[in-house]
Amino acid sequence: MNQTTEPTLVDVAQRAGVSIATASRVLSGAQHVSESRSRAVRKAIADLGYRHNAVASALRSQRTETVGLILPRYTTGFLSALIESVSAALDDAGLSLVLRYSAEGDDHDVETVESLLNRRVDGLIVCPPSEDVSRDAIAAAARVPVVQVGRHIFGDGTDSVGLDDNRATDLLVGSLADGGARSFATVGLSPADHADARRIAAVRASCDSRGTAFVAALPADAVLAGGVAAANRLLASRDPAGPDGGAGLVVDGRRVDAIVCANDDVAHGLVTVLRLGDVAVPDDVQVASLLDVSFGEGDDRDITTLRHPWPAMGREAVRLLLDALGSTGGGDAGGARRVTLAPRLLKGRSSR
Amino acid sequence: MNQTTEPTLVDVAQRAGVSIATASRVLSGAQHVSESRSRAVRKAIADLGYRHNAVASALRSQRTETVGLILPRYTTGFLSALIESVSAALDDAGLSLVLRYSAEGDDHDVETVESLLNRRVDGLIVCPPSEDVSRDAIAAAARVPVVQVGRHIFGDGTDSVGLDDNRATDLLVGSLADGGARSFATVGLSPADHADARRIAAVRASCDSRGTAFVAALPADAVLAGGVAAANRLLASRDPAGPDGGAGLVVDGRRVDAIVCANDDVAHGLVTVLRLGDVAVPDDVQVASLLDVSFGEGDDRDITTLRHPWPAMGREAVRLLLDALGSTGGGDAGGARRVTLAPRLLKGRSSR
DNA sequence: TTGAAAGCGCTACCAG
DNA sequence: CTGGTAGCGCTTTCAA
Repeated sequence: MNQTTEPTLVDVAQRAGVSIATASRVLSGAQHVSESRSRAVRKAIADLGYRHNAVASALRSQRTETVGLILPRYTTGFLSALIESVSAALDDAGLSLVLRYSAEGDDHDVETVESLLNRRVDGLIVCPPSEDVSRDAIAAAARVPVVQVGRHIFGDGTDSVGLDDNRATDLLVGSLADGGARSFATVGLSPADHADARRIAAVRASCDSRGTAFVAALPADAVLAGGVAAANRLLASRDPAGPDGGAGLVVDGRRVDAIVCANDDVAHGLVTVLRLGDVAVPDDVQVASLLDVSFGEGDDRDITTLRHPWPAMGREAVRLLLDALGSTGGGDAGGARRVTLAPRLLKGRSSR
Repeated sequence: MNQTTEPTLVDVAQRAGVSIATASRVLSGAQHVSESRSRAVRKAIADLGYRHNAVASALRSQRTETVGLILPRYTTGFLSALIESVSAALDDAGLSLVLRYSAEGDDHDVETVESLLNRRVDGLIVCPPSEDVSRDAIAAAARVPVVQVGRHIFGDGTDSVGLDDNRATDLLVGSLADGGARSFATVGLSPADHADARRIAAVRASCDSRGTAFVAALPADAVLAGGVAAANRLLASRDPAGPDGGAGLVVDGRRVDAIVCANDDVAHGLVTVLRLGDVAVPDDVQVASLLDVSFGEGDDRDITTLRHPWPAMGREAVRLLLDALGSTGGGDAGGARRVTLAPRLLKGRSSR
């Protein structure tokens, strides 16, 4: 086994019969180097099995070609999608991704940033974990361009790419309304939860603006079993003396012909049980979901849903960062840019 | 805005009135440094807002304190779990994680490794994407310790941590048998698929070794709707003249009292519909799943399932790597170690 | 177009 | 316990 040290540019230059400066020029794109020497250098590189040393290069050029990505500690699918898209976009730009999860508590978060800065990352992409953590601390500590990405964006000192949940919700409600829905309910959103309350409000607002009724926010666990349970309750409260002979759903004595679920799991459980209970979906009642959980699946969908654009968000975040890196090379000159993307409506067989 | 360059060790040393060598010693753990000078240095560091330069340090010490992680391009939950656990374990060891996804094709895969080696990572953790890709190429190209982690492990030149699927399957079948099951079927596993065929074989082998019957591998899409469809077919083929008055399930004229599903989604759909069809689960038929998809959920489970230990696998992979880094500092001395972990059986209300 | 040389910031060796 | 100093491997002026 060859235990000698790795070949360096000196070795390459020597072997090619050129100066180390010339060898370096060839590596960095062969500008202003004669074809003959360039060829000689490339041959030497191949012969020696030379490998460029990114560490030495970084020390000298003060650029590590590296970006730090800070994520919250969720083990959910969408994070995978975000990581992968960020990674791909960075790859295209020839940058490496250093990953770090933010620990609990603000202090640790600052520490996380510090350690990335010690590594001399050229930039930072931060996915805000919660509304409690102060992003300002991060922005203050960072001496490099920072881009925030995610559902909640804080402060306005940094570039960011966010999600327009409300617009998407409106899209969903509009689609159901276009399909003939006049009265809505939600299933699986809890008014007690801060984020859920906002979603309920968004649905209600959409209903109001369209002149359709919002009947109720029905509680349920945000999983398949929750949808099943909710469906059973709905089936039990059907009114045989109702206008359509009991085919329709009734809540609090009011007809409901459209149901917005917290996510696909809930919707799946709901739809499955409703159909078994002889409620036709989407004919008697339309069902849709606010949150797609099936990443990368085909377009032949059962449940109408909103697909959150995490891949696009990752790409956008990298684009903003590259932009910042290119223009100033290290500061936050100019105003912060904010990119907002909206989930995409995927129509399935659960709505018209 | 302070546009001067970042303070260096020279600045720190100067300000503390010590040599740069002493300042460096303080940074690296204050060994053999008098308390007074140590304090002075730490004060200078704080005053100046000095940040250790990991790049320069790495160049000089020939250790980047960095590990490369290569992943396949799946956007599934388990990868999140793996990444997070690897990240946490590396964090504890003070190492940074450089993430990279393997591109399509073997050549690109080698390129991926090369770029990580250019970055001078101290070690490599590789999650094999498919059985087609030659891990040997990676092992050959790598001049640093490599650990493989995942479902499929290739070659035996490197340390690895794998998954004992068969043992786990046997555990699951055994649990159902202990609950009184005498005849099994699978739902959602396709004999045409290579990996699925192996799983079916494992179930069958377990049945054989226990003297219980394996009746059939029922096809179904490996999603909720597949389970629903399978359940409807099963309900339709019930035999009212059967031994238990039609309460039991029958396939090809043979009673089935235990069903092993491809995953939780299928099982959920199956159980939900069976119960609505007045088949008692687990009393008339027990149901279990080979693959848990709900990471990090509570223990009050509906479906009995196998939880794959991705977090533990990540930890183990890092442990092996640290070990290799510690002992030789760069080679594959000694035989390759292989750690095998088994999924954990999570009992739910769908089995006895 | 080319080469010589000066460092990037740090660690580690050696002498005191 | 401390300080001087020689590089780690590369990029980048500056002259030629």
